[in-house]
Amino acid sequence: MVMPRASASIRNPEVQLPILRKDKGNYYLEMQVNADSDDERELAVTRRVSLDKLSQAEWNELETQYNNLDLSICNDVGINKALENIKDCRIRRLFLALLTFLNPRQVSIILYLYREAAIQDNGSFVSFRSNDLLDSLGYKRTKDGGFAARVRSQLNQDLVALHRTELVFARSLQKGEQIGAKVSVKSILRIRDYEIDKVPRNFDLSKAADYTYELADAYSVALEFFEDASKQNRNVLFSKDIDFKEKLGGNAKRDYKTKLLIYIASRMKWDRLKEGQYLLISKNCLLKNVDLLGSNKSRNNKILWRTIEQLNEDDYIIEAQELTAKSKQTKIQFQINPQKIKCLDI
DNA sequence: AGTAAACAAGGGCCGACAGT
DNA sequence: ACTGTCGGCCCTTGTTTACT
Repeated sequence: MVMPRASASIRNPEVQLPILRKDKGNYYLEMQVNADSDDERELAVTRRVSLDKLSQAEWNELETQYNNLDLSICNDVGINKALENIKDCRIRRLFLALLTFLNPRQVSIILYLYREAAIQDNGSFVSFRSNDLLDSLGYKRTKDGGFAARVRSQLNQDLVALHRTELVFARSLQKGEQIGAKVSVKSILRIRDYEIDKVPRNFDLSKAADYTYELADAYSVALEFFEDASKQNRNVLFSKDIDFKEKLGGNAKRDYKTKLLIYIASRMKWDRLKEGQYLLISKNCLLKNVDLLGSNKSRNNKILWRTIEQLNEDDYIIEAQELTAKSKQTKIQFQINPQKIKCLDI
């Protein structure tokens, strides 16, 4: 339920640009995703990286770099271009990780880990080998049987981003007569340990993520949003044959299909969708959550339907149709295939 | 005026390769 | 195993043009 919000891109009007914040001696680099006033489902989420290990000098340096940044041009010239003036590799990677948080590759990694959790049956704890994950993501091996350093590096950066980016969000809580709020601070996952094969290199997790192209060979992680299906939880289950391969030669920057799938799953949970019921979502809501925010409306619409069609071909959606009520906003009605995704109703 | 297609430019990612 | 560079490929996107 948190993922669609936490992964909102910089084009989304509810997303604020990253800021540096000092809070009682703690330093944060953070990005706020505001709530949508029209829809109580859409909670506000702050994603942030704690920078508590920074010295005063490093903080000053970061502030200087930040003040020289013009992040508002990200949408015009691309995020990489907007950041290329930052000479310090670490600061550049920090901003990049925050700006592109939960990019398609990272979402694929999460889906892989949750599937592994189901297979390994060890609660929220998952162990995996880096190369297995890279295989599952569909990357090609090099001639000598390994993976390109670039790809390896990317994986460690993604894992560390999922590990050290905290998500802060509030949920209302019934406290007797009053309605209070419960604020959660969670990461998508926490890296508990990692292994290096053969000669123990001098490998440091965050240093590698910030400065080098290194990757550990095996990791153990705890999934912080994991909820045990055997306990009284309302889970949305995906079938195990879910495909999260990077598309060949495709643009890994955008992946409308996975975004739509994740959003539909989150709505199934919010709406407590029972088997046989229709899922009803307004079209504007879909367009926003799939990140179709371009200026050409008809094109956005076309891409949305193309994407729905793809999920239909993959059997996630049995049928979808547009409902246009007079003087009301257009909605799309989905019939979901319970063989592929279903909401456990406990 | 509103919508849909055609055009053109540019971004980001993978893979290959050479070098350390 | 890591670093750095380059080309190719596909996709997105603002803009322009055509259509109803």
